[in-house]
Parts: sequence; C-alpha cells; structure tokens
Amino acid sequence: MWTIGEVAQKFNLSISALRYYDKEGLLSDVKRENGIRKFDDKDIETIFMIECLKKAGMQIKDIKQFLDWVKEGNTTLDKRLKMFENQKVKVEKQIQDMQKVLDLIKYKCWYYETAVKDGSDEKVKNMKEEDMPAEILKLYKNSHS
Amino acid sequence: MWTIGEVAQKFNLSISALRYYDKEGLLSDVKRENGIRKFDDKDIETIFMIECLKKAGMQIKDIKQFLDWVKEGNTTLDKRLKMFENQKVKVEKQIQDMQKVLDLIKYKCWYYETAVKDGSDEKVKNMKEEDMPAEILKLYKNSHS
DNA sequence: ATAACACCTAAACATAAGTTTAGGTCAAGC
DNA sequence: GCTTGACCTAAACTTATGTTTAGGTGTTAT
Repeated sequence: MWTIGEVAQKFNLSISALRYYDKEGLLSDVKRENGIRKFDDKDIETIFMIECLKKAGMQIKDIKQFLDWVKEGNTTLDKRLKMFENQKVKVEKQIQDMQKVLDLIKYKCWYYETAVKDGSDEKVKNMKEEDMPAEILKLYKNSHS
Repeated sequence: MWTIGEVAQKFNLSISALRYYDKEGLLSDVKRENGIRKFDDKDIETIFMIECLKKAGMQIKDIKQFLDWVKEGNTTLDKRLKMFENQKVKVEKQIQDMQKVLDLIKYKCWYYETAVKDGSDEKVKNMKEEDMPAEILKLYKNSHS
C-alpha cells in the first residue's frame, strides 16, 4: 500500500494529477486511512493503464468510459475489445506518422549540419536532388510522401 | 497561389487554424489581393513544417521561435541545428514509447478476444504466464518493461 | 438585383487537463 | 509545545490551441 506521494514518484506524475484522476472517477474506491489515500496493487495497475491510454492519445473522459465498462463486468467485454481494436489502428498510424516526422527531422539535421559547416544555408538550400547523399534524399522523400 | 480555403483542404486544417497561425506570426508576410490571403509555395512549405513540428509535440510558440530564427538568417544556423538535434532525441523516445503502448494494446486485444470467446474474463485474468502464447507474453512483458 | 459564397477582422468563448490557493488535519522531531 | 512535512478539500485559476460570433466586403449565378 502506497501514499499519494509515493505513487506520484513511482509514475512521475504530480500529486494533484492523481487527486484529479480520483476526483474524475478514474480510480474507483481508493482505500483511506484517517482520510488519507492508500493505493493498492489494483490501483497501481489502473494508473499504469491510464498512463498507457493517455500516451495512446485518449482523453480522460474516454479512459473513464473504459474503466466504467470494466466495473460493469462481462456484459461490456465486446465494447472493450472494440475499443482496443480501434486504438490499435490509431496507434499504428501514429507510429507511422512519427516515423515520417523523424525522417524530416533527420533530414533537417543533415541540412543544418551542412549549413553550419558552410556558414550559410545558401548552398544546401539550392542543392539538386542528385547531389544529395542517397540516404538523405530517401529521408526527405519519405517525409514528404 | 492558393486561397485559405484551398490550403485548408490541402492540409486538412481548418480555415480558422490557418488564420490563427497567421495572426500568431508563424506565416510571415502572406501576400494579399484586395485583403484576401494568397498563399505561395514558400507558405505551403512553412505550413508543412508547422504540421510536422506539431506532430513532433512542439508548441506553437516554440515553432514560432524556430521560424523567427529562419527569418533572422545565418547567425541562427547553430540554434536551429541544436533544436532539430533535440527534437530528434525526443521523437525517437516517443516512437519507442508508442511501441510499448502498442504492445500493451495488442496484449489487451488478445485478452478481450479470449474473454469474449469465453463469455467472461475470469479465465484469462487468472491465466499463468506459462499458459499464455509465447508472443502474447512477449507483448505483455515488453509493455511493462 | 438579390442571393449565395468565400473571404475578412476583432473579440469573446470553449475545452482539456491539470495547478494553485486558501484553509485545515495529523504525526514526528526538536 | 512548536514547527515541519505530508496529507486533505473545494473552488478558482491557468494554458494552449484553436473556434465561434457578429458584422462586413467583394464576386458570381440566377
């Protein structure tokens, strides 16, 4: 059993964020001792799930919806499955998008490394595609595809 | 040369978002005809860059900072390089994080597929690690690592 | 010529996800 | 016995990123 401060540290979250999740009903029935929250393993797993779904881009109110389905029991299994299937597609697309973003950033790193060496970006800005290193051209093309 | 409506469609952005970027100074000196904005190739490339850096997780004010450096000229080449190097590290970490998120989601897809088949998640919830399919266990472990 | 569109501005409004503030309890250490 | 530190609540506040509203202009189709 952990206090709110310990859990905050564990997850690198603020105490106020944890209280906010609790207030919003994401953490159902956190135990109390003299009014002080005591988080158990189940709460920790819930917070882990919340953090994961947040990273997936889900909003708090949709995460709450999911957690409410969990509480509702077996009648909502299909809804939960459908939610994860949707999220899977979305996250796969996000990773693909991020890969393109990364390629543009890598291209720009090369661009500015070259420009810094030259003291100006005149030359690299006007460089023809056939004069670029092959792997750099590939990054650029992929990022714009 | 494109009107604001055409550009909005091109990038799947709202017209008001484009006006907001202009107002915030991200698009320097967009041409006007009778007060109506006419976006040229340079503006399009800027908007492409804005969209990319937004996806990378940068805030509008930091994107503006970068665009201001571009306007300032060659004295800021090193700052721009440093910015992209930092972003590269961040985006690489984001992709790694998203991969873990995806693994947890894939695990949960398996979990709920199994639960839906059984009509209950009792069995899958209590399943021992050695009874899980190897690739599912791998997903689970990676997502929690 | 009048209606329908696409555009314009300034300013108010919206929303999510917390954070901050103001006031309070309780246990531990000096 | 007093201070410090970790916890508590309710309610106000913050911030980013736009969106909406209200009022207006100019062109095109009927």
